[in-house]
Order: sequence, then C-alpha cells, then structure tokens
Amino acid sequence: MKPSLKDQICQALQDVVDSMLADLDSVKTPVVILTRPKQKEHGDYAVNIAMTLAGPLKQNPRQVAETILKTVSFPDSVAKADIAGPGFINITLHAGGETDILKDILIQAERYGCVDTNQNNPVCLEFVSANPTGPMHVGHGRGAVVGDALANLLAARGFKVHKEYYINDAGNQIGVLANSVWLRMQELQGLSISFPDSAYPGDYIIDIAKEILLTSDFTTFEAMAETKRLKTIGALAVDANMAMIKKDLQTIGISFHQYFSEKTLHASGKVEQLIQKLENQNLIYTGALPPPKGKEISDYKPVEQRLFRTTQFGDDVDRPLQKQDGTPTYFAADIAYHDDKYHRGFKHMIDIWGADHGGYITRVQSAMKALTGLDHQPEVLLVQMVNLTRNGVPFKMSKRAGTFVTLSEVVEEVGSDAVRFNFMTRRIESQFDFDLEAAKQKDAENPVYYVQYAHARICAVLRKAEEEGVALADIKDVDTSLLNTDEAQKLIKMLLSYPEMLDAAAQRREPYRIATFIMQLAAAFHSFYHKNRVIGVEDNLMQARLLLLKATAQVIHNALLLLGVSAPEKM
RNA sequence: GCGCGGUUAGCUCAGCUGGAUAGAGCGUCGGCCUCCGAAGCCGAAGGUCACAGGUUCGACUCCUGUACCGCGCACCA
Repeated sequence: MKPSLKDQICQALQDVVDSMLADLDSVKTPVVILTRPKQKEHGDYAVNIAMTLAGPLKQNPRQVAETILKTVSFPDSVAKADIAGPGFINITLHAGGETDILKDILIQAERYGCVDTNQNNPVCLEFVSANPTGPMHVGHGRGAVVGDALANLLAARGFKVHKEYYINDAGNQIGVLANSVWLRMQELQGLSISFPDSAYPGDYIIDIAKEILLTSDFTTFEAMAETKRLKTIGALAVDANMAMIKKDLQTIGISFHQYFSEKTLHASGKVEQLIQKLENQNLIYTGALPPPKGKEISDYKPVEQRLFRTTQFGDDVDRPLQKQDGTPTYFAADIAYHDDKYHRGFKHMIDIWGADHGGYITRVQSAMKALTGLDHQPEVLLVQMVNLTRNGVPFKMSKRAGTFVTLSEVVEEVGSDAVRFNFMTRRIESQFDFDLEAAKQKDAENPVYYVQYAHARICAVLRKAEEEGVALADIKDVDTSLLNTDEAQKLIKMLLSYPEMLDAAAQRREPYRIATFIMQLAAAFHSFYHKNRVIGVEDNLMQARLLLLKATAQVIHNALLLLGVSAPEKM
C-alpha cells in the first residue's frame, strides 16, 4: 500500500529537517508531526517544526521555516505552503486534493479505519471480573462497556485481542455466599433462622436457594458435613451468579473469549508453585506488618505472615501471601493468575479495574516485575465510579440493605444502546453522573439518539433517491472535487481523520474518543445536510453528494460498531 | 498522614500527548419546515480553565505547592 498523502508530505519535511541537523549531531532530531488546523484559513495541514528547530539552530522560527520551504520538495498535490503566525508552516492542497480518498471509504467499507491483524501482537485484556457473589451493578457496567470497546478498538488497529474474565470463585466471600444461600434454603423449608449482618441480604440469594431446592433434595444437604455442604452450595451459587452475570453481559452485547476460574489456580497447585518459586528466589520472609497509618483499626494485632518482598520492585510495603490461617491471600492467587497469562504467551496484558482497586496496581506490577522482569505489566486502567441519579436525585445505594440498582435494571429501563453510548462519552478518569431520566430521553439531551438519527437520516435520503429512480453512478466516475462548500469540506476532513483518531485512541487506550468523534461527525453532517441539497441538484453534484452521504453513513456505522451500539436505518 | 484520580460556561462534559481567537449539549433569549427525516439547523448571551508560583518563543495541557471532592491504605476480594 502506497504511503498516504499525509505521510508523503511528512516524509518530505522530515528529510529536510534531517539534513539541516546533519552537522549538529548533539541535537536530537525532532519528529515532524502534521496536524489538521482548526481553522480553514490555516490550510489543510500545519507543521510546527520550524518553532521546535529554532532553539537548536539559534535562528528565529520564521527564518527556519523559510529555509525549510526553500529546500523541500512536496508532492504535486500540495498547492502552496505559507509561513504564518510565530512560525507555523501551513500547507494547502489543491482543491479536491484529498477528496478522492472518499472513494476509498466506500471501497474499504467496514474495514475503513482498520489495519490488518498482527498475529505476533497478542494482548490479553481482562475486564469486568465482577465477583460471582451477586448481580452486576452499574459500575461494573461501565467497566464492561469500556473494556469491550477498547477490545474492539485494539483489534481494529491490529492487535490480536483476547478478552478474559477472571472469576473470583475462591476465598472467604464464597463461604459467605454459600452460608447465605444455605440459610435461605433452611428458611424456605420452614425452619426458623437468624440472618446475620455479614450475610448477603439481596433477594437474588433467595432465588438461588429456590433454584437449588428445585433440583436437589434438601435432606441430602442436611446430611452433609458442614464443610462439604458449604463447598457444594458455594459452587452451585457461583454457577447461578455467573449465569446471571453472563446473561446481563449478553443483553449489552458483551462476550469473552475465556472465563478464568480462580479456583482452578488453587486446584492445579499453581498458587502453591508460585509461592515456592518466590521462596526459591529468596523473595519471601516471615514478618509482621506495621498498622496502616491514618486508618483506625480497633482490633489490630500484629500477625506473623509470609510476606513477599514487593518493596524491592517498587511497592510501598511488603505484601502478605498467606493469611493467618495459612491459606493463600487473594493477592497470591492474583499474581499466579497474571503469571499464568504470561506463560500462556501474553507478554502484553491490560486490566480494567474499578477505581476502588487503585491501591492494588503497584503490588501486582511489582510482583510481575519480580517474576518476568517486565515493567508496568499489567497495564492497568482504572475506571472511576458511577453515581446513579434520577432527575438529579442520587440513589441511596446500600449493599447491606440490598437496595443497590443492578445493571440489568438500568439496561431494561433505558436500553442497551443508550447505556453503552453514554458510558463511552466520558474519559474513564472522570466520575460519571448517570441520570436515568436523561438517558431515557429520546432527544438532543441524549447523545446516542443524536448520532443514530444522523445515520438514519442519511439512510432515509438514500432510500428517497432510490425511490425517485436516481441511478447511483459508478464510484470511479464521481467527481468529488465538486464537494467544495465549507460544510462539505469540513465533513470530508472529519471522515479522512477517522483512521488517525482511531490510531490515537488505541495508542492511548482511550476508546471514549470514538464517541466524541461520532458526535462531532454527526454535527458536521447535520450542518452539511441543512445547507446542501442533495436530491434534485445538478446530476454530477448530486452524485458527489450522495457519495459523501454514503461515506458518512459508513464511518458512523463503523464507529458505532466499535462501541457496540447499533446504527439503525430507520428510527 | 500517605498513594491514585478529579477541579474548564448556571448544569453535564470535550479540548486531538505544548500551538494560532478555549468548544459542545442542556438551560436562557431570538430566528429556520408550501423544499431530501425539525430526534435537525443558524444566531445571541454566558469563562480569572480551582488558587499561587515555575519551566519556554508559546501552558487548560508539563513541574512544584495549596484548597476542595471521590477512591484506597494488614490478616476481604
């Protein structure tokens, strides 16, 4: 594939810059970066290279720019290059210089914006991983939506993406879950029980208890030894919860390549082996941790534990691998899990966690540094909390009282598309105020309908053209240089920048950029459509505008697909 | 106390890895359908980019400090 026009221009400038600095080998050669100016007076592309060179060359920027322009040889499509402002070089292309690329959009269709998958570039993306002790809440939903979109984005940009869900089906919480269910089972049998605060209060526990009683005989559980009973019920309850979680994920269109069970790590001895491995590296010792500062712990008692020397790899304190009773901590299993991923061939891992797990990053990365020597693995993205409101009034959510709002309730009320798109409109670093009523509005207040409407509107125009017997010209016969109005030019520039936007979004792990891009694209389209009549104008112009509409619809469609949001043809 | 994240228009948020005059939606005010989808478009008003320093040709963007908000800080996950 031949280099794009942008790359050609970039290279031409880079050659000049390299030669200008050839004598100054002490200076690091800056990389030429072409940007698309916000204002059309500043041309099609702008370069700030003269300003960055001014320092090292000890000349004023405009002078440097002149020297560059004197020697550079641009491709033919460049009409002119001016020096502007403090030393920008503004490059203007011949009219219609790039508009022919519009045709590529239709030729590449669903692949426009994508690059070929590099099989040697596998990445394991772990997200959601909600505990199998209850239904998913909206916070999980945000992580799920962001993770799925990131997976699509990375796949579009060439990564071989493996989506994975880690099931925390071991540890105390499963015991609590099992006990909660067992109590409800007894209660359903008419026995009088006392339900402790520590047990899970939600109604779903009763549902699970009923479900188990439907398929199994109560007396067989009664007859079991307590350990066995809790283990059996725990496994059944985890299965039930996972079935519920998978169903919730399905309703928002999310699937995984693999569900990885923590329990299997213990069962296969991998946790044990990992601890042994660290023992052999002399990275474990027995000691007691000091009490944490600034947090009151009434029953603090120093405990001798097996500690992992994570401080040697950048952590603040050493971390326990075994609890007081000798069983492995969650941390021990988690590094065994990441180690397992590594040995499955994933040199590159990305984890998406809720903000409440932020304190956990350093210790996992430290552990992986010890085990693999790799820095910053896994790459962890923290998604900030979601505050759910209705008409601005916050929900009082309490897990203890069982009054938290589940993801499925929200999806049922506002719909998958609205949930997904809304979650994608903000950076993951910002806390999200999600208002149920606003998300339900089918108007401009709700961005998802704005962008979907743009797509449906284009489809309507194309249908209309067909109804009126307009024969679409062959793509190669369309004269795209006729698309010369301000609105058309703006729209075209956006369409052409789509691959660049995707690339930046993938590199920065910021899939939300896709959503903001679509909103801007939809706005550019609406503005174009309002001022530029399509059907009924002179035939060549109409053909060109129809082509532009088709390309716009294609890009909106492609982008929405990455976000897992539908692009309806009618609404 | 320490760590992480945040602070941009009345409200909710963008701001393309440091560029040219800081943008959008909602809300307010005023326009646009005898004409392809008005779930739309156009215009007006609205800003000490939390605050104070610093870095440089240039800072909403990078650094330091302060304030406020959220999250986290042994033997839970």
